[in-house]
Amino acid sequence: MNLEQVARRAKVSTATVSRVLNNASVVKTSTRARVVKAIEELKYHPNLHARNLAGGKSRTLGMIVSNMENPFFFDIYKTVESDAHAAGYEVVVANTDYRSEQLVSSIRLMIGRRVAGLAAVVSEMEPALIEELTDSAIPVVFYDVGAPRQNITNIRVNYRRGIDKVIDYLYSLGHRKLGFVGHHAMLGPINARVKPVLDAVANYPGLEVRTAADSDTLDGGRLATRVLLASGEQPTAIVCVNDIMAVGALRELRERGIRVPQDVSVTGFDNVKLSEFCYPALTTVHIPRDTIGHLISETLISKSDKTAVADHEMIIDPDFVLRDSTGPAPGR
Amino acid sequence: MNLEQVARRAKVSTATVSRVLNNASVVKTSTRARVVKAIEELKYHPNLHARNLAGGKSRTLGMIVSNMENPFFFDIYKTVESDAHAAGYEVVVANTDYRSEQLVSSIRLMIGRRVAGLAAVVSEMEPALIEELTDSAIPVVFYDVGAPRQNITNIRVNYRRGIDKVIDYLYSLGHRKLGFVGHHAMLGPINARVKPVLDAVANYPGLEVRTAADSDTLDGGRLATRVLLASGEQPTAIVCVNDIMAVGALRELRERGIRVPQDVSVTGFDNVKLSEFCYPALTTVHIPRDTIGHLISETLISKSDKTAVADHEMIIDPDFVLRDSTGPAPGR
DNA sequence: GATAGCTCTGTAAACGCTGTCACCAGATTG
DNA sequence: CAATCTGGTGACAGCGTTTACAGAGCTATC
Repeated sequence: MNLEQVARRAKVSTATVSRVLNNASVVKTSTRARVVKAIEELKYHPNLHARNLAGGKSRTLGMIVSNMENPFFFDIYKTVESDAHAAGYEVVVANTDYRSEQLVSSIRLMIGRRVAGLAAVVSEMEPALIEELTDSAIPVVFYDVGAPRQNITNIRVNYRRGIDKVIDYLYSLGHRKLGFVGHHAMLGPINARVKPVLDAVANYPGLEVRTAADSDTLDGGRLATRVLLASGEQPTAIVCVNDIMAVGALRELRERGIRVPQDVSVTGFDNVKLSEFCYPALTTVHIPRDTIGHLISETLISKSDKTAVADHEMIIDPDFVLRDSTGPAPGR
Repeated sequence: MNLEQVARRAKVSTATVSRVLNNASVVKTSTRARVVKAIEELKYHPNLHARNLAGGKSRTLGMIVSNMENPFFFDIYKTVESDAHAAGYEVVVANTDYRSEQLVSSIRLMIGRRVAGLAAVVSEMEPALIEELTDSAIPVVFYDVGAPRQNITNIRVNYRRGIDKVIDYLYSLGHRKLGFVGHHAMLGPINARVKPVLDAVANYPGLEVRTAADSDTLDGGRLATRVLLASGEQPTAIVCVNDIMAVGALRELRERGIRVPQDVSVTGFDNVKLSEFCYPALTTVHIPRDTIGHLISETLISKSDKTAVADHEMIIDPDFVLRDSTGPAPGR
C-alpha cells in the first residue's frame, strides 16, 4: 500500500503519482484520471511520516497547554485550530497537567515532530528549555511565561491589572477580609498569580488576605474554599484564580448555607462561558481568549511561512465584568 | 542536527547512536557516555518521522471525538491518554464538531499517520469509512456508532435504558408534558437519541413530548429551551440529551423566573462533574467514562501489541442519579 | 527538414532513522 | 595453539515520499 503499488497499477512512475497527490506540476488529464482511479481502488493513504521526511517541511502546529479541562485553555486551542485549518495547517495538542516534567517531554516530542510552530500556553516553566527551543529554530509563542528571545514571541496578560480591578471593587464595597483560592501551579515564592493579591495588602489599608490552593478543577475550588473557611475568621469575599475554581467555591458555600453575595462575595477570572451559566453568575475578569488564539496562530503561521518578524512581546489588558456573585460586605 | 552529526562528534557510527537512543543492545559504558554527551552538546532531537518510517511501527494512538468542549468526551480522552502513557504510547486527538466531513478527513489523517490504533468517539458516521478502515488493518474502536467488523470493536451505551429510567421517574412524579432538548447531531429520521424518548409516548398513557435542538453547548441548551418554552404549552419537565445542555436549560429557566424543580423539572445525561456543581444539582444518568476509556485503551493497545482477539461489542448499562433538579409535577 | 520549445513523464538521489549482517578483538575452551 | 564464543561496533540496505534533472514525444518556426 505505497506509492509504488499505485504507480504500478496506474502504469506510471511514483513521481507522477506524487505529482497527482500534491496536484503540483502539470499532469495530463487522462494520466491523472488513471492515477486517481488506482488510488481509490487500492484505498491508498499516503504515509505522512515519509512525506514529512522527504518534504522536510511540516504543516503542523504544536500546542501545549497546562490543563485542557479548563475551558480557558480549550477556547484558545479552538481559535488556534480553526485559524490553522483555514491556512492549511493542523494542530496537535499536549497536556502538561501543570507538571514541568511533562512540559519538557511534550516540547521534546514537538521538536521531534518538527512542527512548523509551537505554542506553549502554560503556567509552568523549565529554564533549560528556552535554550533548547531557541536553537531548534522553530517559531515559538509562549503565553504567560518566559521571556522573548530570538525566535520566541511572548503574549501575556496584565494579570496584576485584572486583580487590581477586582480588589478595588471589593474594597470599595467594604470588604476587608479576603480569601484567595489558587491552584497548585502557583506554589513557590514569587508567583505572578498570588503576588498581585498579596501586594494589594500594602496598598489598601486594613486589607487582609488568606490564601489556599488546590488543583485547577471544580473540585479543587471547592476543597480550597473548604480549607479557607475552616481556618480562621470567615472572609467576606473570596477571590479565585479562575472561573472554574470559583464555581467550585460557589458549591462549597452553597452547601454550607452561606449565601452569595449576601454573606460572601466570590469573583472568578477569565470570563469563561460557564461563568454566566453558574448560579449566581460570576463577577469576573475577561481575558480575550479569541484574541490570544488569533495572535498565536498569526505569529506562528506567518513566521513559519515567510519568516516575517513579529513583535516579540504583546501584553493584553483585561476588563472587569460585573455580575451577581459580588455585593457589599455584610454589615455595611 | 541528525544522527550522523552526533555520530561524527562522538566518533562512532550512526548505528551506535541509534542503539544508545533506544537503549537497545549492549553499548560499552564509555561509548554510551560519549554519545550522550554529544547528544546533549548538539541539543539533538531525533526526527520522529524518520523513526516511524524506518521502524514501521508507531507508538501512537489516534482518537477522534465529536466535541472536545463537552467534558464527556474530554473525560474519556483523559483516561485513554493516561492508560496510553502508562503503556508507552501517546495519543493524538482530533475534533469533528459533529461534522461527518471532518470525521472523514480526520480518519484519513490518522491512517496517514499510521497510528497503532484508532478510537472514534463520535455520533456522526460515514458508511464508506468503515470499509476504508477495515482494510487499513488498524485496530479501531467505535463508541456509540457503527457495527463491529473485522478489526473494529464497538462500545456502546444502552441509551434507551438510561432514558427509560429518566422517563419512568418523571412519569411517576406526575409529569405528562415533556420537553426534550437535543443537539443538532441528532437531526435525521431515526436517531438513537431522540427515538427512545419518542417511543416512550406509546408506552406511557397521556405522555406528550415536544423536542427542540441546538448546538451541543451551554448556549445551545439555553436556546433550545427558549424555543421549547416559546412554542406551545409549558412542559413540566425538560429532558436534556446531556448535562451541558441541561445546564444551559437551567439558566434559561432561571432568567425567566421559572423555578427548578418546583415549576419545571430538568434532567441531564452523562453525569459530568459539572452536573453536581450547577444549581440546582442535576438529576442525571451516569455514563462511566473511565470504564469506557479503559475499554478503549485496553482494546487498542492489546490489539496493536499482540493481535489479541477482543470482544467485538460491549454494551454499557447506565445508572440513574437522583439530585435536586427534579420534583413532582406542579399541582400534584 | 532540422531546430527549438513545449508538455508530460521517468530516473534516481536525498530525507533521517532502524535493523540486519558482518566484523574485530579479546576471552574461553579443548 | 587452534577453534569457538561473545561483547561491542560499523557498513549498508531499506522505509515511502519528494524533487531535481533528464529525456521523450510533440508542435511550431524558419
